[in-house]
Amino acid sequence: MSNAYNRPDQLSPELRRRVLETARRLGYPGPDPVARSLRTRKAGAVGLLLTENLSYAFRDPAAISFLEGLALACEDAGQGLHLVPANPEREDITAVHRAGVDGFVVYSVPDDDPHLAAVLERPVPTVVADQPNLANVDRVGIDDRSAMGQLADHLIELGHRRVGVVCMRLSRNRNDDFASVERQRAAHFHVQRARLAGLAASFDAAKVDWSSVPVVERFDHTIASGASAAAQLLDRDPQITALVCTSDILALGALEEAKRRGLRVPQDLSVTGFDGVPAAGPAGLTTVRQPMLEKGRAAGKLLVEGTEPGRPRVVTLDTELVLGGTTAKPHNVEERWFGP
Amino acid sequence: MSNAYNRPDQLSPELRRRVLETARRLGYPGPDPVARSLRTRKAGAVGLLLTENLSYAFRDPAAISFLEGLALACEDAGQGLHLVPANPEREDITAVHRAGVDGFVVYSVPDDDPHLAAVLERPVPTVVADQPNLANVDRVGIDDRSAMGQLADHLIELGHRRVGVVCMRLSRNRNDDFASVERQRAAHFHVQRARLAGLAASFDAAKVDWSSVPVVERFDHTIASGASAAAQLLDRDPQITALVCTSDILALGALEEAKRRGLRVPQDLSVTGFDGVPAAGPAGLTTVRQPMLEKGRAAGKLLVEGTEPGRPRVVTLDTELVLGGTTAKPHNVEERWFGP
DNA sequence: AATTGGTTCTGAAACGTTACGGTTACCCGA
DNA sequence: TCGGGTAACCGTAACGTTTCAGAACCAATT
Repeated sequence: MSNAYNRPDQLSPELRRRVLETARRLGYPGPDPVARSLRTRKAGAVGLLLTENLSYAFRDPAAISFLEGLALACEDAGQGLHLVPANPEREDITAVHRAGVDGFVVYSVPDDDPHLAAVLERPVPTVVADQPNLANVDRVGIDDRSAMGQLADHLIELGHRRVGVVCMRLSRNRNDDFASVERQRAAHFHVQRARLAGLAASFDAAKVDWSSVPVVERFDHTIASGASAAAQLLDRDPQITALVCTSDILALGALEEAKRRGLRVPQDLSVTGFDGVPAAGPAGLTTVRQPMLEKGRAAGKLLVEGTEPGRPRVVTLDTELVLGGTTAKPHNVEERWFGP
Repeated sequence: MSNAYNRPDQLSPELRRRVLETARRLGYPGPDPVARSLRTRKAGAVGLLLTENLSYAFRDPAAISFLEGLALACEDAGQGLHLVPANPEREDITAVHRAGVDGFVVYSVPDDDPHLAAVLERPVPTVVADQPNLANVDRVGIDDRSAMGQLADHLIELGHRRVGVVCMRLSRNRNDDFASVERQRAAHFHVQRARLAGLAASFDAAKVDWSSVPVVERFDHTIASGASAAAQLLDRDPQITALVCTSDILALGALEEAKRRGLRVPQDLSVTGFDGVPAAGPAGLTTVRQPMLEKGRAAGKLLVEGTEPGRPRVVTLDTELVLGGTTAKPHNVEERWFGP
């Protein structure tokens, strides 16, 4: 009987000593955590689902910050953090079923992801981050739509009317090409859909027909992707005065491509990002800063604090428009003042 | 009977359908992963122990790379990655006991860490990284001593004789101050001890009495720590011509401090790092590049491939001396040629 | 001396699964 | 018609823990 380990007060010191002594003599390695979990119905760990190769979590600065916050919340609660290996390519859902956790945090997965469905079917609390309104699921995020709208308004005020957009993947199937308005509207990634919608609303309001604005999509979220997307846009329309990117990583790639072409930023081309990752500061990027660390921490807190069966709790964090040195008036704006 | 879920071949499609149907009707959420783990004696997850606040793993670039590699190995094997919350300040060992994992990777903990002891007592395979020779434990690392020796030789060749050293914490107790030779020798962090030993050997061989070389220790591994340590050294001896830092992070801090003082690098002061983190490239840092990602991947592979009970396996990875723009001859080296 | 109260100890049940062996049912050839 | 073999099905034990009820014990009170 291993009350000796957990309830030292329930038995006499003498017996405890004797039990522990014989246990050691018999080579007893201490209570088995899995059996304990089975009995107590507590795994002592929070599961994290992200629909990317696991290692992606350590490659994307925004994801890293989110994880840092989540880890903070977990260690405050004495919980482990169990990263679930959910390969996006394969629809192999078993990892979700195998994870012995007390709850899940789901970060930025498409709304039609089978892994997400599997998580929701499990009888454990779940918190989603950067995710659309899911019936009866706690959620933390930002107002992507209005934040991106603000950024668009900034560009519009500067005088930009001919812009190109670089966005992250919109769906689970790869499309490294232009994205039609229908595809934008049908995007399965809430964050991307909302940001594009914010842009569309602002530009439409400024009498720029959104359907004429080229939007290029990239499946991989890397600087190289941002660069190639920028190239694709500038090849299509060299008259573009601003590139709006839905993430800082993509924007950093766009900056690289601009440099390669000898385009001066912001004189010849304005570039904007989104997220406010550490590397955005040195680059002077105009972007929307969002509190990724707080987002992760909030998600973790929501989960470990336990969810009462009432209506789902929603945490919406503030964002901040950061005006850097990568945006300015387009150089042909004066001409336009005196134009026809 | 939930053979229906796992052994579709053992029963007729008809029965399977019927079982699954009633299961759904009864609201059966699928096999419980913890009970399954208990029965099969497999948790499907790898535990990671690092003796820092969990969130540290996402703040230190070197740790991030290690984790990325580890995550790669885990997802290849379809294993989860369970981050164990081991608070270094508190000796609370329970998290190690509660973790339902099939094995542990232990990364860069002091050799007297109670968490490490707890891991080794558990009857699961263990791989340590950046750790000293542990009897019968698989291990992956680099030759810190000779790599640092090479770096020291480079400085010595350039003519540096009066140097200062900034190192990471040497022990679990905080000492943000000079570290005596005894303290260096008794360091509980293998990596730091080996690097200092490498420096000592090289400088001693160059007839620079190691005990006269000031070594400043910092508990927190941050850029700010590196800066304040550099300041402490330069305050003590403004004649120092080179600062050797045992990590790139600390070296980046030293560069900041040099700039603050108006010291030109490398003309007035040489600075070296260790690790080869991404930020070292842009900074032009002279450093030792080590394959952190590979290290993590190797550790993961060793673990999931299973350890045969023979002698422990040891993987030693190669390092590369990277000569950047932060080292040069000390400006008084010519004088010395014609000196007494 | 018997009842009460409290403490320490012991035994058995339950957590939910999988592995395994036994039983039934069925089909085919003799 | 019967025997043998295979496929499908079913029941039970075991994984190692915790919990909880009750037994045993001792001391103190009536």
